[in-house]
Amino acid sequence: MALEHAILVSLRERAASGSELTRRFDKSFGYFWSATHQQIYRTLARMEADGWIASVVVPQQGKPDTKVYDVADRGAEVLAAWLVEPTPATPLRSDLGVKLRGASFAGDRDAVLDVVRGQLADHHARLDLYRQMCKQQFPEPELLRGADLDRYLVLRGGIRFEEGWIGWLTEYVTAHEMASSSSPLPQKDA
Amino acid sequence: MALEHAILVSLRERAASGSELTRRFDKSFGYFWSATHQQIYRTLARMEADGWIASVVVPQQGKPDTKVYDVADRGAEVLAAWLVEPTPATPLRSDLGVKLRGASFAGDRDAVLDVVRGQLADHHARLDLYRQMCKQQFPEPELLRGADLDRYLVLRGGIRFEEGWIGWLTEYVTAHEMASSSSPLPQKDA
DNA sequence: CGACGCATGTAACCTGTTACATGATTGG
DNA sequence: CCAATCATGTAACAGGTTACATGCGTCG
Repeated sequence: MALEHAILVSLRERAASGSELTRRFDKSFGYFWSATHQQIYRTLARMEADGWIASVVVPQQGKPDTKVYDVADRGAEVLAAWLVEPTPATPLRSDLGVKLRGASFAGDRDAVLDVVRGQLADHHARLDLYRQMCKQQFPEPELLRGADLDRYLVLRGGIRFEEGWIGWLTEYVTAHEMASSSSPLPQKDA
Repeated sequence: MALEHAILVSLRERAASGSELTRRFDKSFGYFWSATHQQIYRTLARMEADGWIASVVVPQQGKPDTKVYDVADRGAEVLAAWLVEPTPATPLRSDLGVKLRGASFAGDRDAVLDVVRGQLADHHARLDLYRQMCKQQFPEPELLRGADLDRYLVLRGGIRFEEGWIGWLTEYVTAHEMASSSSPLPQKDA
């Protein structure tokens, strides 16, 4: 499991409440790990019961109180040990991949291409966002060290993955456009 | 859910038994979808109960009988409808991303770099395998059409993702090597 | 006060993972 | 006949998803 460890990393960067963590997992952490607030609250409760983290109730201006969590010694140990464990490569799991492979079994192949074009638009939008964040938050990457360098490099990974998706899906769409316009296999199209 | 649909795609390519499907999900389907035999048998049973697929028991030479499944009309309809549904972009979820981001909270940063180098080796190995498969199975990609073109393009996606991982992890490792060798921020290293 | 938003949860369900179980068939 | 292998499962559990619930605080 890694949600617990992702939470530990985020809390070590800065103590936070459940809802603040939820926001983080929707933003920066989101390029490589996503989680809903229900997962987060459930996991926070277990982690506190296990003594990995500790909470303090903090009153807020204009909002209900929050429970702010911070990493306990036990949690820091657990995290440090986990970080140096070998990680098995995560197998990719993509709905879209299944659709690309199965496209010829849809009644209408063009409809599948539209699905692909929709995803292309999503990935373009996210790529633009990441690039903008990168420029704003890290104007001079060559000066970065330590945790800041890590945050930068992980954002770079998000950018690279979006570029990868766009490259792949573009290749898919153009290959099919070319295959349907020209027909060098006349015995099949007649 | 998509395991059912992945199975439908695979069965439409060719009818198969549970164990044959398991082998496929370990190989070609594996670049974008993985599944264990338990998942597959469980799902096959439900799909047959729902009338999406039908099975015939086939005796084999030198091995126990197998139950060979094929797609029923209902299954073909379900698949065709699913293929043209818009797909939400799958959020990435990577243990390694969490480790890269949290590397400064390990006692020993070099130990985390070793984890990254281990993954790099895995991705290099898989990239080599995919490239070899691509060359063998699709020597003349520009002639491909229909389902064969899809199989080729999905394999291309697998190759692109491996290249993406290698590019990212290499950037990560070299950036940290440079950051630790030179020290343009002397106030931090003294 | 009543509607709304925010922070924190609970509950039910589904998927995926891990470990174990059964019967059939060959090879020694 | 016994061990090994293959094909097909069962059972128990952990993690993720979806829908709903509660209590507090502000704003109108």
